Amino acid sequence: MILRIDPRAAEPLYEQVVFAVKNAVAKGTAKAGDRLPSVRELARDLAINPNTVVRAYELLEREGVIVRRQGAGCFLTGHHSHLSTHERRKQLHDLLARAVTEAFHLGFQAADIEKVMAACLEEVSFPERKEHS
Amino acid sequence: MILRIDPRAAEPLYEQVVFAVKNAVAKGTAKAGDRLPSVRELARDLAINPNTVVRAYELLEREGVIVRRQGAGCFLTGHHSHLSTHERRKQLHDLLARAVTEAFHLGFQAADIEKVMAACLEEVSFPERKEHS
Amino acid sequence: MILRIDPRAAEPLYEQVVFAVKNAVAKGTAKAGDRLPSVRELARDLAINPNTVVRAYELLEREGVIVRRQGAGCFLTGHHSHLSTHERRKQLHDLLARAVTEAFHLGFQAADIEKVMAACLEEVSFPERKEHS
Amino acid sequence: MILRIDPRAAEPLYEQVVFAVKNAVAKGTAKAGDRLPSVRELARDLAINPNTVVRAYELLEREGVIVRRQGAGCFLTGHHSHLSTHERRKQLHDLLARAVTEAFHLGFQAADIEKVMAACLEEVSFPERKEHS
DNA sequence: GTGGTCTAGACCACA
DNA sequence: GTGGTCTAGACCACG
Repeated sequence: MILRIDPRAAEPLYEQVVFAVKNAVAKGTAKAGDRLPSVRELARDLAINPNTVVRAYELLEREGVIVRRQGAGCFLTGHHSHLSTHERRKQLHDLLARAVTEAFHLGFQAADIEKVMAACLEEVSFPERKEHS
Repeated sequence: MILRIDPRAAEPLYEQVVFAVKNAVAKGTAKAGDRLPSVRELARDLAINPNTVVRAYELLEREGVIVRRQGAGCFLTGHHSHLSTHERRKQLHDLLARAVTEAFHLGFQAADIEKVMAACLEEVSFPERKEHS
Repeated sequence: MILRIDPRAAEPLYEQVVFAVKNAVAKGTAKAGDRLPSVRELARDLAINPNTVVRAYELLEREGVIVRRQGAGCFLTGHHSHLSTHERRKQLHDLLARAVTEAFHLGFQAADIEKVMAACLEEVSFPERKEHS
Repeated sequence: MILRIDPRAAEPLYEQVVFAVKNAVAKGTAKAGDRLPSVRELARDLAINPNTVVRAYELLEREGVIVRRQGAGCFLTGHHSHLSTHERRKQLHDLLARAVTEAFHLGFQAADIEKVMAACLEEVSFPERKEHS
């Protein structure tokens, strides 16, 4: 798994690492069971402080994206959020409502937004779902 | 204009104020030329420090959403981003790609996301656009 | 004399008025002896507070650009700064050094700056000077 | 990097700090990648409040002159303005036109201004540019 | 009355 | 150690 961060971005490094991992999963370039780089390895590769990686992994574990097995390393769980359906729907709405408001202030129309949104959805490999027929 | 913030949320107070204003504009409850509450007034209403409001207003001015006029007050400009088209498109894509990744990890499918997205778009009053025919 | 200000600009209104008058003199659209609009008249024309005009006129009088004659109005003196030669040279250098630094950060080269500078100098009607021959 | 401000000047302290940094870059005494003094350190050196330094650094970051990285410090980017070419040219003209008008009222002739301008341009280390030949 | 600047000092987040 | 956020309170500039 290759992760990239931008040390010059305003976003904290640990958040960038968290998102990079989540993104790799969503894009399908990493999947359940895959082992993440060790803390020291990733810190060296990204040229950042090991503590920053530790913090990112802690967050990922708390969200259920990875599990840390003592001595063996960190592994992707393939699980999704363990929150209640209600809470998940609320977060989804907040997430999208915020994105829409920001897009509005960037000067886009609903049609522009839907088009780009569709493109973004294409890039994600959603888990298969039982279909009728 | 009525603005609400949640002092217990992790998001900084000034960012909540910034978003609340942007949201009011997107929702159409406030429009170009409208005057915002004065710094002191809003600080009193939200029970936060005036300097926190000042900071939010500074950010909004920086983004071109409002203008601050000494002795007169703060006013909505009705402008959108002044960034280049290329930069705006990039930001839109980043914005939506991130939202999609987060939604993926919340356990939603593409169809769910598109449905909620459509609902969010409905709530925003986009400027009218010349149509052919 | 026609003066224009931009109420939406960040620069204080009274400074804009001061500069507009100075600019009219420099451009040659107003000359020594000309009478300025009355405070009330200008305030009405610019749609600003009369106190703001009063303040601008006070500043202009302090700098020696205008004289206020009780009951008659304000008149352009045609005089320049009454500061010492040394102080004037210092101010000129500061003025230009600052402009150059800002131009540098706008991404311009020395040649660009000199070219635009020459154009700006063309627009100003400097007083005639005794020439040799 | 040594920065100096004048606490008795009319110009706000934070603006003086902003200009001092820009000037150091223009003069070539500081270059891309250099780290600025920490907020606390500069505040102590200049005998001003740390918040005033924070404000100056925020402005510099907004203009793209520096990046601030939490826990790491503030660094010069070496970038110039990110505005559109058109906007940059407009700002350059305004900048110089204003300087010329002020110089006019200080009582200088075009020749004086050009001479001092040339001297100011000499003091700035413009980035090298590919020459033909 | 409005916003603009500055100080003083607290506590948190980050590397 | 760094920067980020927030509070409290002062005084000035502006309309």
